[in-house]
Amino acid sequence: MINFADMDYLSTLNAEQLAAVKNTEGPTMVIAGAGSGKTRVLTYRIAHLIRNGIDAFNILALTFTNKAAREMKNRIGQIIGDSEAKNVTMGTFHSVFARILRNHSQKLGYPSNFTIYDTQDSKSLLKAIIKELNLDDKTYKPALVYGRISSAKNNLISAAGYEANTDIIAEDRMSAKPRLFEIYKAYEKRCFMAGAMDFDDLLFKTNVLLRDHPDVLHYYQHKFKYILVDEYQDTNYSQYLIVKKLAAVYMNLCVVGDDAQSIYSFRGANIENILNFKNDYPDYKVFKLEQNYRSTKNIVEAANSVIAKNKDQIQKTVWTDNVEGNRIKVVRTLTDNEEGKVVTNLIYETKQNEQANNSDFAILYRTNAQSRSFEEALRKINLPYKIYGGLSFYQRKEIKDLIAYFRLAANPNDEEALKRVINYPKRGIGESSFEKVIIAANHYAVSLWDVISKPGEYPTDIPSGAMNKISAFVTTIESYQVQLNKIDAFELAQTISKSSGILKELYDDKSPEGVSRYENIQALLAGIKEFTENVGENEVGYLSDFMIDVALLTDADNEKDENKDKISLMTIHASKGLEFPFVYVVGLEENLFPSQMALHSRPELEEERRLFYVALTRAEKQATLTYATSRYRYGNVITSEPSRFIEEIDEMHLEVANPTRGSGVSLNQYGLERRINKTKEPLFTTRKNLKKIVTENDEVNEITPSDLTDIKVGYNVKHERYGKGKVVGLEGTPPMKATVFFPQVGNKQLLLKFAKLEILD
DNA sequence: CTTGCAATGACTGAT
DNA sequence: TCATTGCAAG
Repeated sequence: MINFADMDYLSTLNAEQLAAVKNTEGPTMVIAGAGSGKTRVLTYRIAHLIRNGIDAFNILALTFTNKAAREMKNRIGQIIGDSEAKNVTMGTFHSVFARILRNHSQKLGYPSNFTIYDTQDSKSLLKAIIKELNLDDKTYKPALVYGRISSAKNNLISAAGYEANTDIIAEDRMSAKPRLFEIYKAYEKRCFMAGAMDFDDLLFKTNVLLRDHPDVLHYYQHKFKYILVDEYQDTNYSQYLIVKKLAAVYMNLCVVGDDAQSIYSFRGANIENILNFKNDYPDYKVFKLEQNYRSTKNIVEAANSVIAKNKDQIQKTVWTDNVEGNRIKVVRTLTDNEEGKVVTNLIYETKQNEQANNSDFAILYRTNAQSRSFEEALRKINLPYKIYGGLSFYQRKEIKDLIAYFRLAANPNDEEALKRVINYPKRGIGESSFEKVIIAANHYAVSLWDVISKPGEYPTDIPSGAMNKISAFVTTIESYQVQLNKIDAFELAQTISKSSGILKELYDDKSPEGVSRYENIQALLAGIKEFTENVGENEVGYLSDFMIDVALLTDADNEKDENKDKISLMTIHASKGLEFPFVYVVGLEENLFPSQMALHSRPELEEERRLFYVALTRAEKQATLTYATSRYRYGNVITSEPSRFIEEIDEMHLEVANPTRGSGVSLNQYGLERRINKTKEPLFTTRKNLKKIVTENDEVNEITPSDLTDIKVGYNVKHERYGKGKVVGLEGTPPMKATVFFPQVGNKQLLLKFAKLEILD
C-alpha cells in the first residue's frame, strides 16, 4: 500500500481540483462531471482541513452510502493517520442523524431505543391501517400510500399539515383518494405509539429536533464547523434544510455533485437544491471539474451526446485526455435468454483477450428482475458473479424474524416486530386474537404491548385460552428484556434464537431452502459474535448496540472478501459512484429503459436519460449495449423495440455487432457476427407503433387553457397529461368538478379550479 | 386455528 | 414467473 503520509498529496491534483480543495472557508460548490475525481477532492479536502489544524471532531461529511464513507475514512486515515480520521463524523444522512436522534430522542417523546421501520414494516403497518379504516386496498394500495406519505415527509409536511393543506386535499380528492390524510394521521400516531421512526422520519424528526430545541441546534452548529455533502444533486428538501440549518453559523459548507447524475427524484431528490445554491449563499465559490480521468474518448463523447438532449442542466463540458478507445458496441438478441448468453460469451471472450479479471466486468440493468437470464448463463459457464441489491441479507424472512425478537427485547412497543413473531413459531395466537389486541390498543390509546402485558389494566374479550398463550409469550419477551444490558449481544442472541424456537423450527426443515435459512441464521449469529469481539477492551457489546442501525445496512455494507474477483450484477441506481473497465448495459428497450412509468412527462424522461448517462459513464475501457427483441414479462412473451437512448448516441461512437440466427447451428465462436456501421440492414426498426403518450418535446400535449365557466357535457377537451377527452359529467353551479372520459386512461374527475383544459369545439 | 389449494396481481429505482 | 391472498375444509 502506498504511504500517502510521506507524499505531497496535493501534487496529485489538477489545478481546478486543487483550487476546490484549498478553498476551505465559506460556501463552496463543486460541480463534478462523471469520473472527474470527485472523491479525491472530497478526501483531500478533509485531509487538508485536518492538516491545517482543524479538529476532525468539527467535521461532518455526508455521503451517499455507508460504504463510500468507510472507504473515504480509510483513505483519509492513510494521509493523516487513522486516530485523527476516525473522529470525523461521516456517513449517510440516515445513519448520521439516526445516531444523533438517539442522543436526544426523549426530547421528541421517543425512547432512545426507538425502532427504525424499514419499507416493509411501513407498508405492512399501512396495510393494517387501511384495513382497520375499512378502506379498499385496491384504491388505497399500501405502496402508493407509502409514496404519498413519504413525499409529504420529505417536504416536511406532517399529518396535521397534510390535512390543513387545501391543495393536497384537493389533489387527493381529484384522484379519488380523499381519505389519505386519515391514513397518514393514523400512521403517524401508530409509529409514535410503537416508538418507531421510518426512514423519512429520521430526517423529518431531525428537522423537528433542530427547529424546536435551540440548544441542540446550537450545539451541532458549533460542533460541525466544516460540513461536506457528497451527491448533493440527490438530496431532498428535508436533507437540504438540515444542512442549511447546521451550516448557518460558520457557512463552511462544501457541496459536491453533478446535476447530470441526479437519478433519485422518485425518492424526493430535488435538483433545485444544486441550482439554488447561489441564492442561499450569494458569496459562494464554484469549481467545475470537467476533465474525466476514467473513460475513453469514445465513451465520454458518447455520453455527452446523450445528455445533451436534456433541457434542464448546468452547462459544462466533460472532456478527457485518455485514448480514443473502442466504439460502443450495440448488440441485438432475439430473447432475454439469448441476451444472457451473448453477454456472458462476450465477457468470456474479453476476459481471454484482455487478460482481465472477473471483477473488471459489470452487467447493469434497469430493474432487478432482469438479473435472472444473466445469472443462469454465467452459472452455466462457471463464471463467478455477485448480485448487488435485490433482497439484501437483512431483508430475508428468517433474518427479519429473528431480528424482530431482538427488536422486541429493545423496544416491546414495536408493533411490526410484535406482529411478525407473536405467532411465529406457531403458538396458537391467531389472527382474530391479534385483531382484538389492536382494537383494544386503539380504544385505550396505548401500545399493543401495553394491552398484552397488562391485561388487568386493559381488559379485552380475548378468550382465556388464547390469553394464556399470549401471557406466556409476554413472559418470554420480558425475560429477554431484563438480559438486554446484562449479557453481551452474542450470548443474548443465542439465547433468543434457541428459546424462541426459531432455531429448531428451521433446523427441522430439511428442504434445501430450509437448510439455507438455517445457515443464514448461523451467519447472523456469527456476525453478532464478531461484533461483540470487536468492541474496545473493557467494553461489552450489547444487543441494543448491535441493533442501532441494522435497518440502515445494505448489501454493499457487508461485502466480504470472498466476493473479490466476481462479475458484478446490479441496477444502474446501485452502480452510482462505481467504475469498471468493461460495462454491459442490458435491456435497452422501450418501456423497460426508459421505463414505461417514465413516459408521461419530460422531467421523468430526462431522469431516465440521466440514468443512462450514469450507466455509460461507469465504463473505463469498453461499454456494450444490448437489447432483446422479445422477452418474458409476467410469464408471457412480449416483443420489444430498441431504446430511443441507443439512437441518441452520436453514430460515430457506435459499432453494431449483431449475432446471426436462423437455422444456424454454430453462430461463430462467440455467437456473434460483426458488421460495421455501413450495414444495409436498418440499425433500428422504426417505432411507428409506439404509443405517443408524450414524446420528448412537450409540444404534443401542449394546450392553451380555456375559460371553463361555460363548459358543457359533451364538449371535447384536451388535458396536458391525458390528451383528448370528452366531458361526460359536471357538478355544481357554476360547474366546479367535471368528469372527463379520456380514451387512454378512462374517466377522470377534475376540479375545474385546478385542471388546465382546452375546449376544442 | 391451521392447512392446502386456487386465484390473483406484480416489474421501476433504495436509505 | 413468483409471491401473496382468499377461501374451504379439517
